[in-house]
Amino acid sequence: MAKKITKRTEDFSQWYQDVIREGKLADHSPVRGCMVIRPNGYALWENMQDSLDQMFKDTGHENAYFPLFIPKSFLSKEAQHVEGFAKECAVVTHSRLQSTDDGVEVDPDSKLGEELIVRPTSETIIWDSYRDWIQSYRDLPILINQWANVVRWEMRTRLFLRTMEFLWQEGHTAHSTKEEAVEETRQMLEVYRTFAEEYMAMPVKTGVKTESERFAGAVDTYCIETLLQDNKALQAGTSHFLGQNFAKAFDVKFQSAEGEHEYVWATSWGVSTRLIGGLIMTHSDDQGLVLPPKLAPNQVVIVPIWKSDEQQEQVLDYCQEIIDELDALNIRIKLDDRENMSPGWKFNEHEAAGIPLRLTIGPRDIENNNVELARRDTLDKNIVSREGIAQKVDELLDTIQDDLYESAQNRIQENTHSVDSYDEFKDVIENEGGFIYAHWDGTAETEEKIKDETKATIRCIPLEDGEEGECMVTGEPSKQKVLFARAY
RNA sequence: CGGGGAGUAGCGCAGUCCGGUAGCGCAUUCGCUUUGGGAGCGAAGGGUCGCAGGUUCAAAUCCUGUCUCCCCGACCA
Repeated sequence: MAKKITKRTEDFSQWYQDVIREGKLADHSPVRGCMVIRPNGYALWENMQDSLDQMFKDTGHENAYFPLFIPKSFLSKEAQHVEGFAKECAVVTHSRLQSTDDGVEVDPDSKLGEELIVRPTSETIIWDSYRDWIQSYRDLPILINQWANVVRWEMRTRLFLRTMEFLWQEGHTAHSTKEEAVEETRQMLEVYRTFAEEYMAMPVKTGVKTESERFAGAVDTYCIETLLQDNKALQAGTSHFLGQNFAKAFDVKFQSAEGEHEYVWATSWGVSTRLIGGLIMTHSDDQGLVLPPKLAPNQVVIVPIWKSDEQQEQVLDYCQEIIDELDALNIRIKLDDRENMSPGWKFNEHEAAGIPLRLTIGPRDIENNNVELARRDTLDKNIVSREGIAQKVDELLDTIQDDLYESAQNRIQENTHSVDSYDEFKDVIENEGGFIYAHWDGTAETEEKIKDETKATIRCIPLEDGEEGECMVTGEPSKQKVLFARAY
């Protein structure tokens, strides 16, 4: 039978789409740029949500929900912010349809008095509420997160990486001091780093964005950036220090202990279903999806093998005992006892779905009191004794999680370069790609020139101090090397 | 939004140039045989050819418009 997944070396972009299709993660929708997230993809997202949500709560945040629609006037209050989003907003202008001979049309009489914007992000509608909630320093901080969908009218889309509607979480906090808000911004950046590395097994670089890459309305935008298998960078999460910009725009003041009226300090931070795209392009291979055990909807699949009815009963009993033992350790397990498919077919299907570990159990194994373990990440198969199988599986899942991180880490390290001249920079970006550290003079002009000439952008300025030097383009002084890459 | 490619059964495709009864592989359903890396034989079901107009005795095929997808740009999480 023909291979259904294009090889990465042949056509990376086609491979990505094939992996999503074969892994049953998502379909295209009839609406341009939107996607249907299928049960496999949504279960993955739910696991990501659960882990993140717990981390948010552990750092003192609460969930709330604000409306999908934002009055148009709200978006014009913060100049930088509106400029950033104006070109990609969906606008609701009417409230009714009416029947016609061949369908329906918009009822012109239902034109809205004030048009509504489908949220591209919720800063404005949330800060409108915060104004009412905040009077005194005793009302602060406010630490709120919401899980929501947002819409940005993108020109060019890709499943998970950039869709017009996407799912995300957005945290919005209000503080009485600048220091506390900055600390919050950095804390959430660390939460994202921890989540990416420990749950997704996806190593990231952290840093602060340059002015041109900064979130509209932010004072500072911090980010986590990862490097994918095609050596392109992906911004995987952002955390913004918003200063007093939104407090001023929405007139949100509090009375301090000293009795002074001061503007509130703000942050916002978010990660989206884009993370799933990053996850796919970090670990998956030519057989399909590879998922880290901590997030995989199913961590283990059992494929039973039998010939006679008698064997079938025997094998399924043997499987059930093992399932009970794995259940006791809270391992997410699925038994694939479908009778109309051959074992080989199932192997391929579960590999394409990215299930981290497969147990194959047939008469031969029962005879010898064994189980066959097959790792999805390495495709290694091993026969192990049935005794203590749950412990072995549990440990092996941990090992797979660690190995995925390590192999991604090695790949990223091998593709992270440091250069001193622009010629060298151009050579690396053109022939190898990957992350490149280089000196930059700090001006938007130089950044733009580099982007025009090489398609590489500054992904972030590292937080830790680096060695001083000279800009690779202009020779002007540079405080430290910054991280460049071609990016999605 | 500009340039290029594509849309025919659930998936992958042929047929389109040159108009004339809509096909192939896989998948699906039923039966039997099978089952340790995408099983075999037999039978069956499934398509307003993306959508809307037009030309024609006749349109998957020609013309116009439109929607969606992919690639390359500009823009962006």
